[in-house]
Parts: sequence; C-alpha cells; structure tokens
Amino acid sequence: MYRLDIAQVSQRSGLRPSTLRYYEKRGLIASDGRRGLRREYDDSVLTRLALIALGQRAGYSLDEIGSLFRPQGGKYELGRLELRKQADKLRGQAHELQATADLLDHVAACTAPSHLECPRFQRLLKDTLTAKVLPP
Amino acid sequence: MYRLDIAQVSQRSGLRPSTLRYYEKRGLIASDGRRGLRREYDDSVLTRLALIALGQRAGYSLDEIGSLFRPQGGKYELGRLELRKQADKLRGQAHELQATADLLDHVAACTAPSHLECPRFQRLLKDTLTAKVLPP
DNA sequence: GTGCAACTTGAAGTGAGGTTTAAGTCAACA
DNA sequence: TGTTGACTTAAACCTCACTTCAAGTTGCAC
Repeated sequence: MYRLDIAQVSQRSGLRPSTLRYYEKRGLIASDGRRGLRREYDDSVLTRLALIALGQRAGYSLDEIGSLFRPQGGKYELGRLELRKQADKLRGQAHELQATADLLDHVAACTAPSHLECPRFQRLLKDTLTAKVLPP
Repeated sequence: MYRLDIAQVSQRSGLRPSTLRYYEKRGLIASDGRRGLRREYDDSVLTRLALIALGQRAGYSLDEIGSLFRPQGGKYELGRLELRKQADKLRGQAHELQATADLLDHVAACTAPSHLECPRFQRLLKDTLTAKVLPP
C-alpha cells in the first residue's frame, strides 16, 4: 500500500485532479487522509478507478456506479441477471454499430449517382434504423 | 409528395415537435411553407430525418451532419476515405463493447468470492481498459 | 523564514442535444 | 361567432460529466 498524492493518482490513472475531486464529491472514491489540507490516497484507489472506468464502458452512469459500491438491500454486487442483461444490451449496441459501419462502407463504395437513388442504400437505411423514421 | 403538419411529421418520425423546431433552427431541416403560422412539410423531410438519424448513429454531431447537407468546396458528400475511416472507428467501438460485454458475462458467471480476487477478472479488466488506469 | 508551486474550496461555466415555459396566435369545429 | 386545442416564439432550463475560475492555504526547497 503506497501513499499517493493527487498528482500521482492523476498521473497513474490518466484522470485530472479536478476529476478526482469531482468523483470524491460524488462519493465514488475517497482519500484516506490528508497531509495538511492535501489529500492522500492509498494505491487501492487505482483499482477503484479502474472499476469506475469499467462501469462507464459498460454503460452505467456515475450515479449507478456509485450505488454499486454501496450495499443496497444487503447486496453488495449487481445481480447476475442484471449483469447478463447489460451484457446483452452492449452486444446489441455492438451489432448496431457494425451495421452502421457496413452502411458507411457501402456509401463509400457505391457508384450510384446519388445514394438516395441507390436501392441497396435505401434498404440498408431502413434496416439499420430501429426508429420508424421512414414512411411505410 | 404529401403535405404534413408538424404533428404528423412528429408521429411518423418519432421525434418531438420541439426537436423538429430545434433541427430547423440548426439548419438541418426546413418546412417548405406555412399555413398561417403553422409549418407545413412535404414528406421528403422524413427521408432527411432518416439521414440525420443515420448520421447520429454513425457518430457525427448535428453540426457535422448539417455541413454534410450543404456543399463545401464544391463537394456535396463526404469523401470515401473519410467514410471508411469512420466505419473503422465504429467497428473499433463495436469490438470494445463486445469485450466489455464478455467481461460482464464473466463477472456474472465467476464464483470467486470477490471479483477483485479473481485473476481472470483482473486480467480482463486490464485488457479491456485502454486507459492505463491500473498500476503496472 | 521566505517564496512559490501545488494544493484547497465553492461556484460558475462548458458542450451536446434537446425540453420546458410563458405568452401569444389561429384554424377548425359547433 | 365563439371556443378550444394545437400551433407559434424566444428564452430559460435540463442532464451528464466534467472543467475552469477566483480566492485562499500550505508543504517543501532553499
């Protein structure tokens, strides 16, 4: 357990000091002491920050991430069901992005005079958009 | 070419009237007339909205989408290179999401007493995070 | 002990993408 | 002709995740 000041945590985490203070205000991390006014962290905060970053990637808001760190109704961790749900959601988003990427590649390759006139584009556009934006 | 009022466009596009007015202010769409004060659209606006939605999915900001609709230096469309670049970027994001989803599934399945103690979790966590958040 | 870079604070600002509000207008129906 | 409900506007407000600012304090090197 090394003691780190805010500049060291900042440097090792890639987060700005202002972000660390902000996270502290939100209850996501805590400094475990002060040297005078100055925060001192022990290096477990880096693991915590990694978990926060993971939570963000997993699509959780800072509020949600914060509540994962505190027991709620006796449970300290997300239910497995909830985690699998979120994983499925992420995979859905991944597929959407793939489809959109394929569409962009088509646009880049298509030689139709205008994409709006290309039947393949029209079909892909309809397929890609979950929202029912185009007329029936 | 049907004429639509804002409520009809809203209903068929799934966007709120306030959003349509906001898009108009940003120069993304235009009503082609007024009946009294009230906007009238023709149904080509729905295609336009579909393109805007596509642009958003493709990771472009409304400003960028707006500028795609107006000629810039004689070109009306994004360069093919730029499109392929964006497609690659999206595929990269898709892979990231996949990796995060896999990590969540592991967490859901892992029986280690605490995830922080699970070596597989630690490794996946390190692998998943591009940011160099964990100590070396 | 003195200087100053690096910290501290609360409050306000940022940017993206809208939404809400207040006050007013008006097309359409009875 | 009167009512009403859907529209109009500009401006303020919202959320999220931070960043910046102004003013004040202080650990540490010299």
